[in-house]
Amino acid sequence: MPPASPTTRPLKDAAYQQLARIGKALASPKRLELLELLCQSPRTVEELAALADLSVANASQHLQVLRAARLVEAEKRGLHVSYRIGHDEVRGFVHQVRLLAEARFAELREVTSEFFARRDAGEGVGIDELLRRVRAGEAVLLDVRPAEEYRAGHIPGAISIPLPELKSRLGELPRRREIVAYCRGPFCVMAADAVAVLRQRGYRAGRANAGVLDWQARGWRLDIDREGSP
Amino acid sequence: MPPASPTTRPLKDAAYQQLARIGKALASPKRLELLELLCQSPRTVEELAALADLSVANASQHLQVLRAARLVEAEKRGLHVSYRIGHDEVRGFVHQVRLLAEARFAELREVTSEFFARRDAGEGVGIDELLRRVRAGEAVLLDVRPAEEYRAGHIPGAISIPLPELKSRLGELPRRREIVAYCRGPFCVMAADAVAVLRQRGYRAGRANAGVLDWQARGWRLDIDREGSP
DNA sequence: CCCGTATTCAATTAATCTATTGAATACTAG
DNA sequence: CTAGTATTCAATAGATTAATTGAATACGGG
Repeated sequence: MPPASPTTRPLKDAAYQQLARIGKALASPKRLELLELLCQSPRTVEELAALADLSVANASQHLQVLRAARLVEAEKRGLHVSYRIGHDEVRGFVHQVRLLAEARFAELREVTSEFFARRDAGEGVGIDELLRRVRAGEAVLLDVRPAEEYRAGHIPGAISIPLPELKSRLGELPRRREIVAYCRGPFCVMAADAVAVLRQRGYRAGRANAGVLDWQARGWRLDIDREGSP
Repeated sequence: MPPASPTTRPLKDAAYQQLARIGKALASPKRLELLELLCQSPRTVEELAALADLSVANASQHLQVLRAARLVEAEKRGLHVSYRIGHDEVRGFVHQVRLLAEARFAELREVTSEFFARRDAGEGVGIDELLRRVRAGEAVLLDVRPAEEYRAGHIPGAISIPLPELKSRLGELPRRREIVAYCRGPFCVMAADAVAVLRQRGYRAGRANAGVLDWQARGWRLDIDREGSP
């Protein structure tokens, strides 16, 4: 049974081949990890390789695949090449891939909830509850990601103390109020680690199971620290 | 340089491997074509194979990949297996893949606009303009997709005349008013073919470069013909 | 102008994916 | 129960992709 219009096939083949470029870029776990990292802030190849546990050459190749799919862009700055997410629509798209996977794969929900249950922190605070508590003044919001990620975009009102510096900078946090820590997102453990540290020292602390992407996807603005100020 | 918390890696690897299931499912042009077809209406394997120009066995395998990624669902009905899109969130996601590709790939825009330019119909009417004209009573909306796709969901107010029947059913169309034809979407040629037929017989006709997915993505409702009525 | 560093390129191997073919299964009609 | 049909399974060959390694390129600092 031939298709209705035979001359249609070349168009469809060409068009869907273009669409598949996006799919192919998303087909590797490591590339998805790199993409989510780049949703937090621009990074050099070397940083990305370390963060995603890849060799530099391998990271470079993955990044070039992402760039060929126009999901990220590269810019040479002096000695380093800085990669960043291509456009905010890509950020939203990456977020939606995660949401879709969480909605449809019980395996994913199990893997993460079991991991966090085994550690300490149970479910974590959702993004809406987070907003409510901060608005109501019930909690202080703590951003434990690396400083450059905070600078590139953080939830308004959040304090920045990167996880490795937390123990030495406890003085900056209020003693009595509840602290809600957040990090890159649901697959990131930094907020849970921060909560463990804080509770051990007698703080009231909880973790958010959401990150800046969830915040942004609600249509809410992030605060950005303009670079270049000393 | 080891990552901050070594016990983090297994969680991340497992989580991103789950996300990559979605990417892998989208990595093949043929699977994307099948997905878009299933966004129009449920279909049997045989129908899908014919529509996407695949062998039945090959189509079956692709469909099983899509099912493993939970993007489509299968149901056995008598002699046939009927595949359908998994959930409306999947429909929205597929649409967004197309939008992202159109936004980012000049190649894709070129391929489609050149194809239609070479045929007749230029750019086509966008989804917003479409709504305006129909609302204003300036145009009659014509759905030229197969009847089962019309039944599964069509733009409210549209008349259904599948393309192969168009020549013999011209009497159902008004002589003087403008007719806007739509089909599956921007990679589908049926609306352009319909416009050619109509113009040749003296009708005023234009084509929409959008389909039911674009309509639905705006948050607007589709009309559904309940099945089972004789 | 040369050196050290960051990144990319090129080549290899192992692994995965696609399309094809023919057979097996599951169901309906008679 | 049998015959016929729709779908899936299994096996294969060809193509594509990922990770590894070592070399090449490009840039800034001295």
